[in-house]
Amino acid sequence: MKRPKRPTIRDVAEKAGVSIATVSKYVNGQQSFSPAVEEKLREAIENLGYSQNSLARAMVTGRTTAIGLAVMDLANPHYSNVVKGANRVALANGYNLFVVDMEESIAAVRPLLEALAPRTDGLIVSARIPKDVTDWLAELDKPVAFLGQPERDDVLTVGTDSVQVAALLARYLVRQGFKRFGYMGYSRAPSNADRIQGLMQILEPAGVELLIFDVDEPTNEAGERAAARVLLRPDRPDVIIGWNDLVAIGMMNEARSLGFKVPDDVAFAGIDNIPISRYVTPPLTTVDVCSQATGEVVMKKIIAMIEEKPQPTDLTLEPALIIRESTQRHFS
Amino acid sequence: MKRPKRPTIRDVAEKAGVSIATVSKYVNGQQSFSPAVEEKLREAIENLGYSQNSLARAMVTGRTTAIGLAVMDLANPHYSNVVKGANRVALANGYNLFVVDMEESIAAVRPLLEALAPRTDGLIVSARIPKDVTDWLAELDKPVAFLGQPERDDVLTVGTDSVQVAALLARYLVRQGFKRFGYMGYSRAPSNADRIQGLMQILEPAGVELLIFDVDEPTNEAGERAAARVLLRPDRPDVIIGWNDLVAIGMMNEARSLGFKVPDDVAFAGIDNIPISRYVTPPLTTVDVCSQATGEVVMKKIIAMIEEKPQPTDLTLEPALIIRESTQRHFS
DNA sequence: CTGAAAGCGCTAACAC
DNA sequence: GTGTTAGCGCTTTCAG
Repeated sequence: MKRPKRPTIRDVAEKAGVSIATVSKYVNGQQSFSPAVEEKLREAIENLGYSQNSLARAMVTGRTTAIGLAVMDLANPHYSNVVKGANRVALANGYNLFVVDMEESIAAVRPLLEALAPRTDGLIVSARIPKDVTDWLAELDKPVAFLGQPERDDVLTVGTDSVQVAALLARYLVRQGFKRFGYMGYSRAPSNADRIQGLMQILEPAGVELLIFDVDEPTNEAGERAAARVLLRPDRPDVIIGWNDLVAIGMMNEARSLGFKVPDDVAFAGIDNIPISRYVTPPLTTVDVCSQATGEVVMKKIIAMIEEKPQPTDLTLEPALIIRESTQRHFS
Repeated sequence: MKRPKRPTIRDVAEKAGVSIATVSKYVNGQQSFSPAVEEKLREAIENLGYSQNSLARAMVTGRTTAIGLAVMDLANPHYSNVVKGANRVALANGYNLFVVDMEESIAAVRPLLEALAPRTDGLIVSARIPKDVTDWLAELDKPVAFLGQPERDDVLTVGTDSVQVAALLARYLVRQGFKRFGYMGYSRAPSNADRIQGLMQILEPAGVELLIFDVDEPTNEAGERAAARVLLRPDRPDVIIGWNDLVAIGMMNEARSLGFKVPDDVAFAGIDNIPISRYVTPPLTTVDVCSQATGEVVMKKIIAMIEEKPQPTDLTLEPALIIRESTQRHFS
């Protein structure tokens, strides 16, 4: 495979018999031209198949019209939906969105972001990253927004309130009559503590006890592997909340394999409301954390920062309880 | 938020009392230095918080150490898994992977790729794009690889063979004793025709008829919406194959809502083997198309092209039948 | 309306 | 080992 050099602005200028400055202005549509020049430029560009080198352009203007989004794990539908929302808004505003996957690996995050940052006008980052990286981001001469627990510190963070999300779910489940709660958390995520706090807020006053467990990764498989630890205890909970829908689905599946009836022997609930949760059996009760809207909102905000416009207001994200059969127990 | 200019190589040079060339060589670790200089450089860089501007670097070297991957729809787990595989190999070889989502929208693809191309050393593109874009890609001075039906034309394309995939599934289903086949395809994808060909290859000789339907997007919801059209026919198929697992799961769900027993009244099979297919009820029979391996292989190949090394050989992708309960019918 | 010239931040010869 | 210099492809004053 040959590698013919791409034509540059200079090639176009020469072919059209004008100066490179004129070509530049023409390509950027910055002013009008004499019909003769315009025609020659059009033709030369067409012929050469010229297109701007956005790298060179970015270097001199300092603007890339691209935004970077680093997520923990693209295979997690919650994040794919955040990406979807963000992408749509970016495109609608003339920006490109470049996504990088951090592979749930905190260690490798820094080089990834260092590579991404100069290629973008702004960065959106999953909040769960180490302090030295956030410090580095703060020193960056670019707008940065985080995904996660909102309003923390003085940085822009977009997401639903974890305490509220957990409390919402707990309140409903207590009202349903569940008495022994299990929570399969993910302690590597900072908001795990907030979730527990939200649960306790409701469970403690209600006099309901909470058993806390942990998965080592927030996936179906991890939920499946961890389920037996909870289910085979003598004091088995009558409802188990998963760190997210994936974990809950994994646990629910394993419970059924072990011969438990869901929700009658044990009920399950998740968090996130990923699309597939409607399709599992029984359909999973969960809390909608507005994944796609999160992406939209964070993108709108970061674009406002980049363009130095006033921050859009009234973009709140209200988690919503999604009640499905996995917790519709018939207490006798 | 202030935007302090980032320190440049010149700032470092001045602060350390050396030339910019020395700084450049130092940051790129290209040679050794006198201890004095080394120490001063280290300190200056530390102090200023200097880091390379990869844009500027890329401009002069022509290398970005980044690879772009454009997929049709990141919310489709098949693609997220391709991304996963590709990302892992990229990282292992010192490349960054930037992903862009084309939103299943053929129209907007060109500008997306034009923005992505100059920022990368090579491009991986979902094959389902219009001719003028493939032509443009061919003229690009960068390696390009496609995702999809392998070995077509003279371009590098990685994927499982659609004809083979469909035939594999059909052969098994015929052997199971199914007599009336339905196929819910996605005609906007070029490989839909190959799939049909693969099915016919088996069904025709077996004297089994095939009813063909179509979804307008390859999603759960579309499968759900389309299911009734197939299920409520007088000549209802006894097994329905979905364009992919998402469509099959959607259809299966709707079938159960309509009161059909799966697989006894009607069986379902998908294609892709996305992770969630194990977790639906009944678990979905499908064909594993090696999503993650596809990402790995295509990345290995494109890296070989970029580095002008010999193409790795023996990287074939063998689709595998995954038999689960959704087709385990007990014929009486 | 068009062009000349000065860089953006960096690397790559080539000298010393 | 270290420094000088000439650009990479482009935009942007500033003249004309």
